Amino acid sequence: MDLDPPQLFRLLGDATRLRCLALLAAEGELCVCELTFALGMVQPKVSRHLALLRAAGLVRDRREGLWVHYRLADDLPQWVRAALDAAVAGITGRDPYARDHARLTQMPNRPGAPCCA
Amino acid sequence: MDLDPPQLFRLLGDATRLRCLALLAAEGELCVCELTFALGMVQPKVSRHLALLRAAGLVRDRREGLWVHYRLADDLPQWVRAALDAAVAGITGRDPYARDHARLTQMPNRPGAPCCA
DNA sequence: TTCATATATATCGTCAAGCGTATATATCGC
DNA sequence: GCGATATATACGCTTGACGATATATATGAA
Repeated sequence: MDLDPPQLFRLLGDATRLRCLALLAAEGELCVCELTFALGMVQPKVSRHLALLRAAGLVRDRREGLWVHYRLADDLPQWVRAALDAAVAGITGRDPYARDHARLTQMPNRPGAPCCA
Repeated sequence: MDLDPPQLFRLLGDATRLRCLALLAAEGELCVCELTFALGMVQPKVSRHLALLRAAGLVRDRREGLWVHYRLADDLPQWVRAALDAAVAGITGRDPYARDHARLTQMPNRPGAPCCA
């Protein structure tokens, strides 16, 4: 999937997708339920946006049992990576993006986290 | 006009606007008729997109007689400038963006250009 | 004032994108 | 197999963005 510039920026032009990307950029890898909890959205909505990001090659997924973990693709073209970094830079500190990170840390029973902490 | 990230990327998510921005980034300042010629589009279409870019603070305009010259804003936030640069980087060399520059150089009677060259 | 040129806006039709909801699929434990 | 959980997709609806065309505004020359 080699994405052309307008397509990439259309993908970045949605707050839900930006919030997902910002969380993934900060946390490395997250499953759908973590993103759903952090964003405070219904699961199908999150899944649909993740599917768009995956179709464009911006993120990759990895299934582990019931959970599907998403992460930013690590083989992005330079200019795509630069655009992503700019987006994250523009986002950090603002609401609702800042609140997402806070909510994530308060999530109970995170799949990747140690179950006996 | 302080623009939030999704709004900026929605603006960058249109090929016409990207082509305008790329030309402005390369040429510094262009009037509407030059952009219209380079893009091979009808003038109202170009004007409308320029109006959107201006409303968002991405470009500034300067009237000089009949002509209105547009240029990239020089007081953009860092992350906006970074996103713009990434967009231009992703664009350069590709079609139709490459052809735009070529067409511009072939335009007769350019307002800013010397009339007796 | 009248005309010509450059630019801006208004109107209308169309189409794609996003949302909410329902449902389908996948995996695991029993 | 059956049920439970996690995730994905399908369907119908609505809204906003873009395009094409027509028209309005602005400036300068005669």
